[in-house]
Amino acid sequence: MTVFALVDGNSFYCSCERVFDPRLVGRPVIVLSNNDGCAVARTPEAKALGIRMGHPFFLIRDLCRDHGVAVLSSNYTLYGDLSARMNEVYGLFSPHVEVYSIDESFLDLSGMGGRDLAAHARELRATVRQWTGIPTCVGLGPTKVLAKLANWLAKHAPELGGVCDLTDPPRRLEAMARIPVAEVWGVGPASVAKLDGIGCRTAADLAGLDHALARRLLTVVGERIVYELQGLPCLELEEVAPQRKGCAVTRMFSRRVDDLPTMLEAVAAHTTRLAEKLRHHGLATDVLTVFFHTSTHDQGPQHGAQRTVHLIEATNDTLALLSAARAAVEAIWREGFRYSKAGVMGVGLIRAEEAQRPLFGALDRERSARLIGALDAVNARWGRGTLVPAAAGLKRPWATRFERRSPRYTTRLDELPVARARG
DNA sequence: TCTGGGGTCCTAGGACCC
DNA sequence: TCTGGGGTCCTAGGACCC
Repeated sequence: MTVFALVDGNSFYCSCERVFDPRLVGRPVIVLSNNDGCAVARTPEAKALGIRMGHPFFLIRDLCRDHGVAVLSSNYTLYGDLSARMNEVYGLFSPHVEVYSIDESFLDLSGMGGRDLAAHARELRATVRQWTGIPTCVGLGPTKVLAKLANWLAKHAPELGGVCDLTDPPRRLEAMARIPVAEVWGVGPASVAKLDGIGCRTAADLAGLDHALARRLLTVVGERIVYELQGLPCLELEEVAPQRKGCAVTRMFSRRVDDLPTMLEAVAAHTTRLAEKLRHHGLATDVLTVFFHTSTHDQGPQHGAQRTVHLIEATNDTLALLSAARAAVEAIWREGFRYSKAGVMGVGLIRAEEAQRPLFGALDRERSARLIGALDAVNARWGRGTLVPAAAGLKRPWATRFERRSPRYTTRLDELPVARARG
């Protein structure tokens, strides 16, 4: 029988912070999104104070102060590194691992030959905890959707000790009757509303839904979920991530932007970063979309603009992408608005070495390779942002805030934790 | 009165995920 | 004053083709 395990880190970003700062243990902790905008990770102590996922920080600033909540900016460098270490541990417990997100992985535990899978999962948990310091939960099920559901139960029923096994059908049905349908993986608010209309409220209700009705109501995606809930796998383990189709860099400004030079600078900075990401993945794009818009939270006139430009050949050359992005911004710029966000996206990505040459007007690839190679080498040696195109600006008053970021303990020599011994 | 059939490709928008 | 970022997949509709 097929058995999937879903392992994820509890309050993952907060747990990462606690690994390196034990003073945070036992205290409510939250980690904020980019720009210190809203809470994206909360420990149970913080949830108990009523802090929700996505809660805007300026609305809970006083609450956090009054209750001694530790508030941190997100430190993706640190979280990414700990995530990689956790996945190395998973590899010791299954030869087949799919890294699903920064804090979740699916493991294929099929064919473990009569081993006690729950015991195996408990051992995995204990090992991850000991070797990385991160607490996890594990859900076991015959399909991915059921493994996710088991993981949800493992999180919400403390008596299970962090491991929930839903491979046994009778036990599964009984448990599913107590789980709200909104907790099923792939069922979002719009689907919940539709399902509620036909009296479908629990995971068990959804598992019993007629396939044709599920398809009509929720498209093939919903029909697949019904099969998966019934224990019939439709989703496979994806050990090798398929080539990504798009790549984007989008940011809220730390303050509103209302003049063209600043917008040009910000978009240039995003484009520079996009080019770095493309090169890191060995990808190139010949379609670039640039957008910026005002905030619906603001009073005053609203406006959003977007322009897609086609390049003569697919590339990840910073300068080529910069000139395309600049032209796009100038073409769609409109005065008189206070813009809150801008972004650049490449779509329809291809592998850089497979980019076709155009008949006319081709880029000088050799020259580009030498220049960009030198750029990347400097930034690899001295840190990202050491050498930037002038168009991307130096002072960057619009740039994202990270006012409460913890040190990048595991990836920056100059930010290593310091231990002092008295003697 | 009556106006074919069957494709492909692209785009925009919706929904969902972490 | 202050409300995240980056993905995936599906569908519908229009343009275009023979």
